[in-house]
Amino acid sequence: MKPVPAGDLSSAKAQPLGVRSLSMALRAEIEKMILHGGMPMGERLNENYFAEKFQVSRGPVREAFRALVEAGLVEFVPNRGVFVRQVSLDQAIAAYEVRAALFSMAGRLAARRRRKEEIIRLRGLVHDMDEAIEKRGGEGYYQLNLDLHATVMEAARNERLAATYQGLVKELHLFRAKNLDRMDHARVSNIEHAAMVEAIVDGDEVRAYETHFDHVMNARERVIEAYEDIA
Amino acid sequence: MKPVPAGDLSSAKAQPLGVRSLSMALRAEIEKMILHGGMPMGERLNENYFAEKFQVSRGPVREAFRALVEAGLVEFVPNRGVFVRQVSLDQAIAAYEVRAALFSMAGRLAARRRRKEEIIRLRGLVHDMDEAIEKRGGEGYYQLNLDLHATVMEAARNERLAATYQGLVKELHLFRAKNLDRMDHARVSNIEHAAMVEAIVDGDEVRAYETHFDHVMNARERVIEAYEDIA
DNA sequence: CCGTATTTGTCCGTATGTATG
DNA sequence: ACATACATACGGACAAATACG
Repeated sequence: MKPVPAGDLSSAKAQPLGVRSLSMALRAEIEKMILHGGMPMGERLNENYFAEKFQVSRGPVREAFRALVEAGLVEFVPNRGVFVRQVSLDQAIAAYEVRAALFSMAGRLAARRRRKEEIIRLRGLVHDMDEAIEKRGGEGYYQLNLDLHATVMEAARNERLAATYQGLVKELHLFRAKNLDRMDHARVSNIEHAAMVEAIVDGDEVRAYETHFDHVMNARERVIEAYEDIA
Repeated sequence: MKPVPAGDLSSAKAQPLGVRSLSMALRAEIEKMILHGGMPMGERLNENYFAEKFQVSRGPVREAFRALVEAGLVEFVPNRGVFVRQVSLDQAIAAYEVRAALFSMAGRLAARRRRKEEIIRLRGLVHDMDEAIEKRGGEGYYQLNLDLHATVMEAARNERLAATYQGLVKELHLFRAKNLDRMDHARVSNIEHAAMVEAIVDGDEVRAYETHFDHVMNARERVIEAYEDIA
């Protein structure tokens, strides 16, 4: 057996608000390891390994695995164990379409429910992204992009929608094309952002829907193209 | 302790296709009990009860519970147990909006990817629903309605979308307003169906989106109205 | 093809926490 | 407020299945 580096659950346990059971803490920790690239795709997750790593028994580990199965981050094979899920191109395309459905709805609802502070913030983010592209060679663009999407979701004021969207984004992290989603299209992408934000600002639901829909579906197209370049 | 009626896992175990572990069989069985109304809302799910009922130990039961937590069918409170989830009106409204996002996308994709057999089937279903309303007092309408929605989902040819939609529909079964969704609106509802189907038939993506979106959002409105009538 | 090591599947005992009288 | 009953939480042991030499 390979030596097991010690894990740390203290951060999860120290949560003052919302008591978390051991298996929930484990679920969060293992999820982080998977998403932050600790585990290669297709890798089997060994129960004993995690039990030793976090100094717990296998019971809570197995419970954490079940939750991750349901979340779609790992696959389960009876009597074999759980494996980090491999996401094929076809599955990624399908996921992008679901994402388009959710995000375009978020844009539409945001146009209906937006508040002044959010309008200011959205416009500021688009402006900052422009500057990041033009003046800083893309430095900080990635985080600003995440912030923009998060702000649209907030403005939609639908927690269920946000949670579903968030779960899907996590799943898409298992798709290896992150690197391919590069800065090349940042300029055109931010033009789309501007159109999205102005539609929200105007409270134009239909235009908000269309611009947000196109934004995600264009990303979907880029993923496909990137893969065809490889093949 | 109350006497425990014997449960039956044989049907789950007998599945020839797709070997299911004990906890997965339990998950399916408990899910059926919850959705088919066996458990009152808010009821605590006792580990020992299910362990005895299905003649297994508590380990697999706990694992099944974890999966149901992630699926949103039960709530989990540390050191207290899991409870059949209560869905408030606000949560149901939010869920309907997510449903509108998913279903309108299904309509849009169906317009893009439809096949001849599906067109025939969709038109047939609308016709049958008309007959069910006019000639049989609504007899069979409910099932035909489910079939129509399922057929649209099939025509969209996106399994991820269908799975997400299906999970959401299960969750909405926990909302007690099923009875309120009565036959009163069947006529207007089926007019909407006809518009949806014709948009798909024409391959008109935008109109398919709009008609499907409106269909679900109108259902959302009816739910709200039904509740305001009570209050 | 067989035997062995490893891993998963299940069960049960005990400790801890929660509700109740 | 305290004691008691009960349920969950976790650990550990054994059985079964799988992988490997």
